[in-house]
Amino acid sequence: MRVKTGNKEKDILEAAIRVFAKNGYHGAKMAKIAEESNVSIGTLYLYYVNKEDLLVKVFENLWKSLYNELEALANRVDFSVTEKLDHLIDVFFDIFSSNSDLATVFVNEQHLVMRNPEVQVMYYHDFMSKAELIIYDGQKGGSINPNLNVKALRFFILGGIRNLLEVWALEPRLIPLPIMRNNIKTVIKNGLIHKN
Amino acid sequence: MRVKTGNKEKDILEAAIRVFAKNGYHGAKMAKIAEESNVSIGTLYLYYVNKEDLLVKVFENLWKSLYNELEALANRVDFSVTEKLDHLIDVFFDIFSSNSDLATVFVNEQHLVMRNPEVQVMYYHDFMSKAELIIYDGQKGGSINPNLNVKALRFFILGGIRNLLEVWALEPRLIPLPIMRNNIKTVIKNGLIHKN
DNA sequence: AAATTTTATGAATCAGTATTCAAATATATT
DNA sequence: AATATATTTGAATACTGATTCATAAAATTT
Repeated sequence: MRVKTGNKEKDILEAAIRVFAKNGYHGAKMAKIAEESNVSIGTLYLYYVNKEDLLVKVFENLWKSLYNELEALANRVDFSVTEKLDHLIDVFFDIFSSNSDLATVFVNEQHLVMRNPEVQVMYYHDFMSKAELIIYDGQKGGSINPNLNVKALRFFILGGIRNLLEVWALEPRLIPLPIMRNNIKTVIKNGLIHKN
Repeated sequence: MRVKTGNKEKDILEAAIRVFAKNGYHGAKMAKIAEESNVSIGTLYLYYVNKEDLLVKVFENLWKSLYNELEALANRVDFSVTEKLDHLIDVFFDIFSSNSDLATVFVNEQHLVMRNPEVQVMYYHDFMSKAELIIYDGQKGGSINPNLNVKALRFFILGGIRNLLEVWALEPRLIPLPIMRNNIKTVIKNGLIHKN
């Protein structure tokens, strides 16, 4: 019996994220992913069934992490709804700030995964439901405007975050991450219009 | 001398939008675009240099329209900054509400165009500068919180709109367009947090 | 140290599709 | 109605790159 050395599965996935980020999913070549992960092309197919599987696994890992963080957050009884939303923004920024390539892939390729009805990204819908629940609680508790549509809000906020992350991944210097984070929080908390 | 009949250039571009929306840029086949526009494959190449050119032209037209609308809006002296932002949201929704395929392409494929340094989409940057100028004026005039970063705001808001349009293009029934429009306006005007 | 089993390799295969271009067709001109 | 010119066609081409699989290498067992 021979035993696997290193962690090729992980190496390959991390290389895939880098290559997907740099070239886009369709521009990414399996040969390049193999090279980046110091593995032969054939080995890619020992750990992942094909190129699409690599992309799906990237998103599964991501949404699983995001969901776990959100779940821990949602259960905190010592946080108000406002604080939960505040920390939810941190969850996103924390995950992506340590991996800008992941942010790029997230922003640009998510629709490829979502468009395909054959693949169900686990944890994605769980994440969304739980995020909506927080907003809904806020409306019941009176801290969030009850006239706003929960789903619309959720998409709007996540879309805004997504776009900012894209900008940051493309040009990290243009708007520093902490600035983005604070701006989003301010907009969500106080709204765009300044009232004295 | 023979004269061109119909408007193949337009027919082709409209077919391309439909096919790009349905299959994504990379999933879209030139043969399908030819079929949809009632033209032979060869004819596509008489009007557009290649597949990428089709995509670029879609975005050039789009940003040109958006820019023209915004310019007219920005020049209105009878509108306050707040009203201008309000109408800016209408500009987006008006253009896309009559063409959901265009919304889908806009949301999903913009990064392909932006990633390529060889193509400069005309009017895109003009649009963005002008949009930032409105926000900036609002800050100078005191109606917008001066602590907010103009670029960050611009990306956040457009990202939110983009995401909502994506949802609408995928599932038009989930959140009706007027609801989306009003929600965005409320969030921008009053902020997420409800104050009595 | 030979045999066995698992893991890894990468050249060759194969399928898909954007693009080309020689030929055909339609309109206009003489 | 013959000629000239512009427009259109779509089968054939050319290329790219994902995937396969016969072979090799490494670890483990006997």
